[in-house]
Amino acid sequence: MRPSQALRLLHDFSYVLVRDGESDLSSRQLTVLLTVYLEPPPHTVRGLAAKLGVTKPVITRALDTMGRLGLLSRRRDEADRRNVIVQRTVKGALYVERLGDLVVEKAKDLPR
Amino acid sequence: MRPSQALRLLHDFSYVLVRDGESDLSSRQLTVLLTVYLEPPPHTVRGLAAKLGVTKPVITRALDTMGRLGLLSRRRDEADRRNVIVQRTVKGALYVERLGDLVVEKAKDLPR
DNA sequence: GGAATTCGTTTCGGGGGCGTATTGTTCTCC
DNA sequence: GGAGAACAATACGCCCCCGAAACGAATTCC
Repeated sequence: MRPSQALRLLHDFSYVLVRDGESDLSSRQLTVLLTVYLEPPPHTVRGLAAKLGVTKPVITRALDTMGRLGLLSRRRDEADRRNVIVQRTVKGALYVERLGDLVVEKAKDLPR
Repeated sequence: MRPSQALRLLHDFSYVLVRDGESDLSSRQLTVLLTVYLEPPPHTVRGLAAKLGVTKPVITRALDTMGRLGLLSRRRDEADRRNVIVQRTVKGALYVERLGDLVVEKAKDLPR
């Protein structure tokens, strides 16, 4: 892929999200979401914070927001009740799937 | 490109931006930036608002913020002084170029 | 030349994110 | 079992974004 194609892809992708009003996630939130759905579990607040290089409140707040949106859920780790395990949801899986399909679709339309 | 590869690309891309602390742009701001750098000029506040399906204050604020960051600049249209022409900057061009290169780099590393 | 339109900006009240510091709970270690 | 550590959540003050509405400047239309 050439840089010009990459930029076109990036533009077309973000354009559709903005145009359809689905751009409510910040890049940090999006990264948390994708990490949870792509990387092997379990995912904890501390683990996500360390992986993304951000503070823990950032993760807590991202989980609050995306939990409210139904894209992710939380569960206490019964083995160590200090931990919170971040879990996927059906709605979140559909959302992530749609993102992937959108990238594929826009990549297909790129000029050679 | 398969959906799984697209998601991996999306994750790796956003991850680097978050990790490097360069994720200060909202998706709307990013879309404005890419539109200005990829679509043929001239770009006006009204034109960008219509193209993105957002209100004009959104564009004004995006130009304020990205102008402060030096990624974009404004100029009065002397032919019709009601209009504001959005212009590219050297810093903005470098920033956009880096985004493209990052996508290319991450795409290269994708599993087949 | 005066009214109406167009354009970008500003104002307003409200919502959310940020980092730092603190809190409450749970666990570890001796 | 008590002190300290580890974990997630919360409190605080700050800043930015949001949409709707109002505003000032410039242009167009008759």
